[in-house]
Amino acid sequence: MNILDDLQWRGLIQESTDIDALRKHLDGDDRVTFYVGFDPTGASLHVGHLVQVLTARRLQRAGLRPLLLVGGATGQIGDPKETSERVLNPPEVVAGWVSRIQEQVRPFVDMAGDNAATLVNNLDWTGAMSAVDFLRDVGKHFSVNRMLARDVVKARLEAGISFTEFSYQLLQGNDYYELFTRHGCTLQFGGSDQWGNITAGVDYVRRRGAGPVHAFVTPLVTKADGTKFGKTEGGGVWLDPTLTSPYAFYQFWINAADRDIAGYLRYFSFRSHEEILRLEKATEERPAAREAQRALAAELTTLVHGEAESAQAIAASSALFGRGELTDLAEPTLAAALREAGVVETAEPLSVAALFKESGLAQSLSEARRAVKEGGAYVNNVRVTDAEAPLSDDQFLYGRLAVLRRGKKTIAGVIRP
RNA sequence: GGCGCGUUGCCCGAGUGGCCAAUGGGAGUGGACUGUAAAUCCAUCGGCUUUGCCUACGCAGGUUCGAAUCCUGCACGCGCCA
Repeated sequence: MNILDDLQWRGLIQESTDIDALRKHLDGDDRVTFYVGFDPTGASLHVGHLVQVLTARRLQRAGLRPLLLVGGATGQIGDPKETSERVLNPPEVVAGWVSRIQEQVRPFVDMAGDNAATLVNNLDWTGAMSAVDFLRDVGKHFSVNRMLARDVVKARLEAGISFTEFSYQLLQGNDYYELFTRHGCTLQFGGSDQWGNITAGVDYVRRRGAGPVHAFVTPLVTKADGTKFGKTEGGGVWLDPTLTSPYAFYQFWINAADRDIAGYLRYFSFRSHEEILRLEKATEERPAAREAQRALAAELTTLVHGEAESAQAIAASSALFGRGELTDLAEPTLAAALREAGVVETAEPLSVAALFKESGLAQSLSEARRAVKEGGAYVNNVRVTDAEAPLSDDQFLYGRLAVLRRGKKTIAGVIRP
């Protein structure tokens, strides 16, 4: 089975340019170079980007040569979104995000060998381009009529769109041409929201007399219940461990719905087709065992955060969600689990509400009080009734540890020195 | 440039002088049921030193005992005319 068959089996190809032509191209003798781009719109990528990162990894493992582009130029412009104009980020901020994201994607690919990956930045060829060059060399090949027909642009004609964002597509299109001429890149992929930009690039490369080049897009990861993928209690799920702890990352996958897990396995797992089919069957037959969720959570936490962090996240999860009594856990085990989940360390006799706020379990004191009022706040698995009372000495296990819980599955700890 | 209309809480969207921290839906949060799942039902959903106070209905001023609601100016968007 070749890589294209694998990607199709996994449902990773939603749309593509002529698939037979691409297949022939991949079957040819020459090593194919591909690129995928990430715009630095924040300090870290999130789980939604993981599909792209991992697809790049798959392609490299299949022998293709990856160019990972982090958009130092496009990130300063902003891809138009349907709702409203973006606020421009200062260039030095974007530059900082570029290097962070470059470091973030690097471990997912092999930087050595015959098909070593290369990190590229479109600021390198876009930054120095003059306005005249841009308008003559690039702009001449784009039809405003066609750009206006795009759904995003149509949506924005009502709300308003700046020339800056309108022009975004030209930069991305030009990236493909530059990577073709500089690196011989003949394949681009991205998320399905990039289809318009990507095909514009393919067309542009042809108009410049280069190519032919190919492209495909991966589907948007969805959830069966219609809510947005990659959101969890109070925020996104980031790849950066300082923004989303390995424990929280692991918990995110553990909590995947049964109806979604089969699709996630295909998108995200590097297990064999047989193993994936076996896990799908396990979910069907014994959903309560969550075998597929556990397998995927462990695999991805290891891949993203490493073996050691993954092992700790798993240990913490089984300690905190085990059926036994908290006091059955040895002090070091409990302390480590709480540290994974997030702790507030204090000697102050803070109220339960304050502890919930400090630990991040609640955003404000009001929210913490509300949680108590609604019966959703627990200390050591015992429901709290008084939000203002500080913890008593006997609530500290081993004299120094207390387990805070909000709802069924959000846990934090209190440690006093 | 002129005239008209619009700008409401995370999103959509009611509200035309006091009964408005503001109807309804979605998202979020909690409870019940479960399997750290889904569906369903119920509750909740600005903040705080929480029987009260503060901040909020594009921005800035004004009228009024009292304004999201009226007036003026400004910004932005939409439409028509030039």
